[in-house]
Amino acid sequence: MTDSPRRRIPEATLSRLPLYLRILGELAEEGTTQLSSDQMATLAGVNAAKVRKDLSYLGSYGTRGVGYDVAFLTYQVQRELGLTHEWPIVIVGAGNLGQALSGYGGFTSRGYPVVAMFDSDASKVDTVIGGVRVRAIEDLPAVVQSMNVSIGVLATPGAAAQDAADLMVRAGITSILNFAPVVIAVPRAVRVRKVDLASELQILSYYEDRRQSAAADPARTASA
Amino acid sequence: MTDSPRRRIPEATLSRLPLYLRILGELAEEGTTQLSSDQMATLAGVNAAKVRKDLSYLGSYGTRGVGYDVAFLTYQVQRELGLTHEWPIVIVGAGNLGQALSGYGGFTSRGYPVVAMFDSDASKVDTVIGGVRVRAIEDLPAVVQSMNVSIGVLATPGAAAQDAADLMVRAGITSILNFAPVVIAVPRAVRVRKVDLASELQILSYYEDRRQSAAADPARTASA
DNA sequence: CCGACTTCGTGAAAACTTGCACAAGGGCGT
DNA sequence: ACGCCCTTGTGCAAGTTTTCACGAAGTCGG
Repeated sequence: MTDSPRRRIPEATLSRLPLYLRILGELAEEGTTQLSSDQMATLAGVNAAKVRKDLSYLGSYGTRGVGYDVAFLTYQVQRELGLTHEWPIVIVGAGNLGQALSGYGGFTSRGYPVVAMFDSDASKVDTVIGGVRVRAIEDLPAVVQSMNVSIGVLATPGAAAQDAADLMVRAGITSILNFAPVVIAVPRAVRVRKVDLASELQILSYYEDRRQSAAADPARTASA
Repeated sequence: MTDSPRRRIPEATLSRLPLYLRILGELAEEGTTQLSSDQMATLAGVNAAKVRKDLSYLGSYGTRGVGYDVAFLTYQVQRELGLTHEWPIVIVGAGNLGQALSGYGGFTSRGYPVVAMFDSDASKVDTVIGGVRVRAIEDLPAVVQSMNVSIGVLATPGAAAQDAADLMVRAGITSILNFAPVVIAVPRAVRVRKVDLASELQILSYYEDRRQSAAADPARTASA
């Protein structure tokens, strides 16, 4: 037992760990060294019992009567997320979105340095965006292999996304963060997460629409 | 009963409707007029029963033995999501991310025209990004009211996000799409959705890490 | 017009997630 | 050294989501 126990972490909990991690980082910066599940719950906008249950999947790292040590808990969450080392990433697609992601800085600062960008448009090749030089898409396999990259960000237009994804997979990428507005097909072993900017708006407008029809016709909500 | 019945749609289903909608759009473009729950399931990467159950919340719009009519189903999903009219949006924060979102085009093309951008940095004011002029943050309330905007996109740095959110709420915004890497506090009646680019990577690296330790130490997976 | 075939819609079971409530455990003041 | 107070960790119940399985309903060929 020289290593972590590694029980499987439920998906729902996993999706909240990055949030906890960021809150811990903010607390550390302002010099806080201790926090209770209650405080964390307030900061994260969730229920305190949920915080405790989430954290309990990592192990018993709290102290009863006191709370959690910020630095220690930070380490544990990072370890669980595989953040004990950096994960180099590549961005495929140097259009609007790719440029913004590269210039954004949030990836590099959180342990995901952008080591290369690729585009099929020759006029973009060799331009520098966010400190990263854009390369020809043909160079992808060589870079992935030499830098040992396993995570790729897909930021091409929808029409180019499947080809780009195929290329990434063939190059050896095993996790893809997909910003293109299409569902891409990949081998079972490759993991994909999709970020769809417009769909978030659609969910918001659903609620807006209900709110507005409720306001226009209060009878419905009253009777239902 | 001149109107839709409007049962409440489960959150989980709601989050998939935009995906179905986009698939329907792609099918329509390539001339497909009919599809089965099974085909939709394949295209969306989910289970067919889930597709049917999701769609059943909208009403009984399929035909047994045949499937769903693409155009009709598209209309029904759009209606449910409140997409029968356009929703003008404003973007607060004209940095990297705000610029990319504005230039992205995916918002406008899906019925969410970007009617204005705002930034507190005077040097950015009056520049034009993605066809939209950046305005002083002080103009926000006037624009929100005159254009009847209820949805705002928050794309400021983390440190500025809470102030910006407060301003949006005071101006009359009732739904916020938050790209800033902080949790913002808003009145109960305001709805917030959060998109966190880095946390998606963290979830991917969790799985990458497990994959790599499993490869390094096959005994663990075999015994567990 | 009928029977074979396809696909929907949905009840019921299973799996997962959330929230409550409280016993267990640890720190701190006296 | 003791007891009070606080907060964790967790069993359990409630709620939600997913999946299965099958009856209902429609099409199509002969």
